[in-house]
Amino acid sequence: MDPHLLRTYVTVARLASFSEAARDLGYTQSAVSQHIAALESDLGLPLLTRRPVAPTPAGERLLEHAGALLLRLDAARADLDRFTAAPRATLDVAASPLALTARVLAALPATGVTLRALPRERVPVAVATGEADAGLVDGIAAPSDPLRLPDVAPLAATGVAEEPLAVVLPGRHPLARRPGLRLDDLVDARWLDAPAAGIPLDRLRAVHGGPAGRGFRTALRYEGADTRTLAALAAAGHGLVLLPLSAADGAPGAAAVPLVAPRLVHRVELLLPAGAHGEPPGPVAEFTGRLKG
Amino acid sequence: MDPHLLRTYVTVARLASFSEAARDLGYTQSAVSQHIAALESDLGLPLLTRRPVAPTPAGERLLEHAGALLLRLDAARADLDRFTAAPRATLDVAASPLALTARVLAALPATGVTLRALPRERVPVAVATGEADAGLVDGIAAPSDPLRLPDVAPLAATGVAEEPLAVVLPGRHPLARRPGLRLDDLVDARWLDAPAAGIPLDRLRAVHGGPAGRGFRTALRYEGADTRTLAALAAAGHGLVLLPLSAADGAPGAAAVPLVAPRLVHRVELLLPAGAHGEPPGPVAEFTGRLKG
DNA sequence: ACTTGCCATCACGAACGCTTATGACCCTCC
DNA sequence: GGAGGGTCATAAGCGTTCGTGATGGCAAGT
Repeated sequence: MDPHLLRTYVTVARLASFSEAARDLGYTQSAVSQHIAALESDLGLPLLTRRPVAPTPAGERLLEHAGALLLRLDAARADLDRFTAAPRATLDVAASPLALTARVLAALPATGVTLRALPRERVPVAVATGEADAGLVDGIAAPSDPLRLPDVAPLAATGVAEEPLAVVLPGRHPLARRPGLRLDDLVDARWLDAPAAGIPLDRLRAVHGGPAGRGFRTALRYEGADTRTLAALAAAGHGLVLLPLSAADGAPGAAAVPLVAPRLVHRVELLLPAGAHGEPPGPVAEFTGRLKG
Repeated sequence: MDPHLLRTYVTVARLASFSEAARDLGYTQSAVSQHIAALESDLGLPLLTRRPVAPTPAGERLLEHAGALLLRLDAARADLDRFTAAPRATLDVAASPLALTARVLAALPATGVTLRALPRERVPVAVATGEADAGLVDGIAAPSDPLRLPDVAPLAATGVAEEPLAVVLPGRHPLARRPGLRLDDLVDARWLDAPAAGIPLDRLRAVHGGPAGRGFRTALRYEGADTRTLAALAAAGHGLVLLPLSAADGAPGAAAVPLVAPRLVHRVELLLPAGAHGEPPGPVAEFTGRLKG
């Protein structure tokens, strides 16, 4: 189970072709074929069907492991490289869209900043592999509870903001006048599914523990990342959305009603490579100092 | 960053000696020396000081990564091996001591069971690497919240029990007559530190979010795994302990008062290798079926 | 000063891993 | 139906790598 073999295995699986993988990796097709053969003989079972090239059930499992493994390997290398690398003059921040609160933006240095919007699950990866110097992730959790992040590598997480959640619904909706809403009031509602711009419904169910068996029924699915569009969709009656209160407010024709039960908050956390305490002054230290202080 | 090199690196670091590591791994001392040299030249920095042999700061970081990496590698191999392995006739269960509730014990098959008590953090490892067929971990969490487990590998966790927590204190303690205790009532108390037999105090602080800055002051530290001894220590006035209510009750001379705030429960989860759905009937299926059903 | 144990280095042989070349097979197109 | 282009598998050759064994430098103990 050499990482090289795993690397070629995942690219073969991704491209569904030995020859394409070979081109992609700068190997010969023959080498790729031998790599796969070596893996299969080592593990004692077939990992891929040929013609068409697709992972077997065992191969699917291996893909999961290999992905995590290679990620971790990259993270380790990036982490060790930080010991020798020259102090950076610029700041590279990876952030999930809803993590960019006003306070966060205000803390950014004036120059030399690259801000990269990524889906939530990619943010820890970007920080771990050194693609970003710092990360900002948002999510929902019980008040003052840390977020549940996949631990791809030892990362230090610090909470930087918490605010209430709000349900966005059309202004004329019967529930729009309520001062607060309970999730149980909304079991029969239709929801907008917006994994990028909004809060994914499955996260909510995971944190809430939810009414078992009864999932969230989704109406429209929105794949963009723009929160205002999402609020507008909710206002137009295409379904309900859950947003942090500040993002939910002020959409024309929409009402934002705070969620009062279950007791959950929208939380933003700062992610840094762990063990980078004694950092020399620089853009990263400037940013994190202003955020925490 | 070949896994072989990492393996020899961690054993060298563990044994603090090149030659001993060589003996341990079945290599020559020369080979070990070359392995370390290869790693250091690859990463571009020294990992070990010689004479005495000890990891440098960078080496310490690498140790963390390497441990996780090798673990994950073993987990992957064990996981893939499950596809080919013959169905097992016996059942190997790894469990943290407080996870063994009466209900769990009742669900164990009558014969062919090996039950291994391990510290909490080792249970997921044992399941992931295939040393155990199933695992049982306990911990504290908010009601119906899953435990926060280190994800060494894709494991499926199912809650099997939840019960209130109780503070164990001497029968003559001024607070012993109370019907319930708040953790805030006890900020000034002395605690027993019992990582194996009791609930580690740092976990409590992590879940509670706790009175920041003010840690738990510990009196005596108990390194054994016996809960009754622990309760006896508490009864003798050596400090307070937190235990699941059922384990706390019935100790002579001790009072067990339920913890009412923060709202936390003692939770036990069953851990299985993920993706092992379509298992053939056997001791494992028998056990898990009885536990869940 | 001599021995002892440690790690580093050198030189050599075996094994590994990649390439080139070729074969077997399956589609498509004429 | 047969030629052609595509796929992956297999065989042979060859350079590199990786292990061993031997030797050297160095520090600590006697």
